[in-house]
Amino acid sequence: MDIYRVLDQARFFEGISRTSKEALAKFCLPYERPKQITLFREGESGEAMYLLARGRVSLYKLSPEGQETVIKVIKAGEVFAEVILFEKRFYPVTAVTLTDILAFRILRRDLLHLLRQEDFRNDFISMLLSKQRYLTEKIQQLTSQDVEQRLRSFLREQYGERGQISAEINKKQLAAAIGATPETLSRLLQDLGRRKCLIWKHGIITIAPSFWRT
Amino acid sequence: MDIYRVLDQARFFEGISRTSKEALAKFCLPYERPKQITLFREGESGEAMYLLARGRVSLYKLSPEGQETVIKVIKAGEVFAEVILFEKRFYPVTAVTLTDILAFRILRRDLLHLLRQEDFRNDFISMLLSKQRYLTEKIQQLTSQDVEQRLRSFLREQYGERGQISAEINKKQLAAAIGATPETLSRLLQDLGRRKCLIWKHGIITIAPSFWRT
DNA sequence: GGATGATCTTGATTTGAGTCAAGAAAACAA
DNA sequence: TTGTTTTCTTGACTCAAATCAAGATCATCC
Repeated sequence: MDIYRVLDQARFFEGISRTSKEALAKFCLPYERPKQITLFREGESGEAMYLLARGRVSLYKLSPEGQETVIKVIKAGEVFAEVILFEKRFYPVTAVTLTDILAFRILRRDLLHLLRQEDFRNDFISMLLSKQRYLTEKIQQLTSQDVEQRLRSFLREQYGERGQISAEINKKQLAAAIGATPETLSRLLQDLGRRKCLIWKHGIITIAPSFWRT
Repeated sequence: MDIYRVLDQARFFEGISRTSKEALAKFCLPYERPKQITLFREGESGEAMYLLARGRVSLYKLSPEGQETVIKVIKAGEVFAEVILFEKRFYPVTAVTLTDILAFRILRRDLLHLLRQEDFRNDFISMLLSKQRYLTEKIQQLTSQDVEQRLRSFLREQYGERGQISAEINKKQLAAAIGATPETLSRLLQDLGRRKCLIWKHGIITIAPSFWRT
C-alpha cells in the first residue's frame, strides 16, 4: 500500500502541507500484523507512535482486579501511542489488534524532528486537542448513557449511520468496547432484534433507520 | 498576587525556561471571580485559555437530559480551556468556579505566538499529553471503581494523602465530582464515619491513615 | 427574630447491569 | 467425521447505586 495514499486519507493529517507530508512519509516504517496481537502493553516503555492505515486496534487499561476498560478503538487514519513522546515514555494503555492491520511506526526521534515544522506541529497539536474532546465525551457517555445508547454511539463513531455493516470484530470485543459484558450485549441484541431495529447475522449487521433516531 | 510566583509554582510550566516564563507573563491577564460563577458554557465560542492561580474550578458537561458529568476539577497551577486553540473554537465543557478564584487569561493570538518558542511549545504539548493520561485514567476509574474508591482517588488527587483537609466545596459539588448523587455520598460518609475512617464536620475533613490504604 | 430556600440526611423502593451457571452454537483441529 | 474449545445465549439471582419522598439542618435576608 502506498504511504502517500494513506497519508492523504488520514484524517489526522488532513490539512497538512505537501512538504510536511513528504517529510513524514520518509519516517514511516510499515508495520503489518495479524489480528489478536498485542502491539504493546500498559507500563512498557516505548519508542514509537503509530499511524493506522488499515484495520482496527483496541486500546484498553487493565484494572488491578483484571477488568479491562476499553479507552478507544482506533480506526484507519488515526494515530495512537503518541503519549510516549516526551518524559513519560511508558504506554498508559495496552494495544491489541482486533483485525489484521497495516500501520506505520514513527520513531520518537523522528517525530521530534518533524515537530520543528510549523504546519506539522499545528496538525499534531490539533490532533491532541481533538483526542481530548473525544475522551471528554467518552467520560460523559459512560456515566450518563445506558448500554443501548453506548452501542449506538460506538457504531456511529466507527462506521457512520449506515444501514449495513460488516462486523469485523466479534461480540465479546464489541461488548468490551462499549463497556458492557457479553451477556448484557447478547440480551440487548435480542431485544433490538425483536424491535426490528438491528439484526446481526453471519457477521453482517443490518440496521433500520429507526435505530439511529433517539 | 505576583504573576511570577504563580508561574513558578504552576506545575504546568515546571521545566520552562526563564525567558519563556517572562514572555508568558507579559500576556497573562489577571482575572478574579467569586465562587459559583460560570466562566463559560459548553458550546460557546471562546478566545482565551486560563491558568488558575488560586481556588478551584469545575469543568462539566451537561447531557440532553440535564445530568451533569464532571470531567475534571481544576486546581491552582493547572491550565484549562486550551482546547479552543485551533479550529474548534467552542468550549466542550462548562466551567464554574467552586471557590473564589484568581486566574490568568491568555488570549489565543498570544498563545499562538508563544508556541513559536521551542521550550514553551514542548511544555505545552507535554501538558496536553499528561491531560490525555489523566482522562484515560478517569475513564477507567469511572467504570471499574465503586464510589468509595472514587472518593479516595478524588481526595488524593486534589489534596494528597493528608490527615486533615478543609473542604472548600460543599457535598453536593463533591458528589458531582466523583460521579455520584448527594444521597449516595451522604450514606457513604455516614458509613466511613462509623468505620472511623473519615469524618466531615464544620467544613473540616479528618481522615484516618487507614482510609488511604486499600 | 421568623420566613424562605437551599443543602443534607434518611428510609423505602426500583432498576440497570453484573455475576454465576448451564447449555447451545459455532469455529477449529485431528 | 468427531471431538474440543471458544463464543454466544439464556435463565435465575444479586447488587450498587439511582430514584422518590419526607424530614432535618443550615444559611440568608428582610
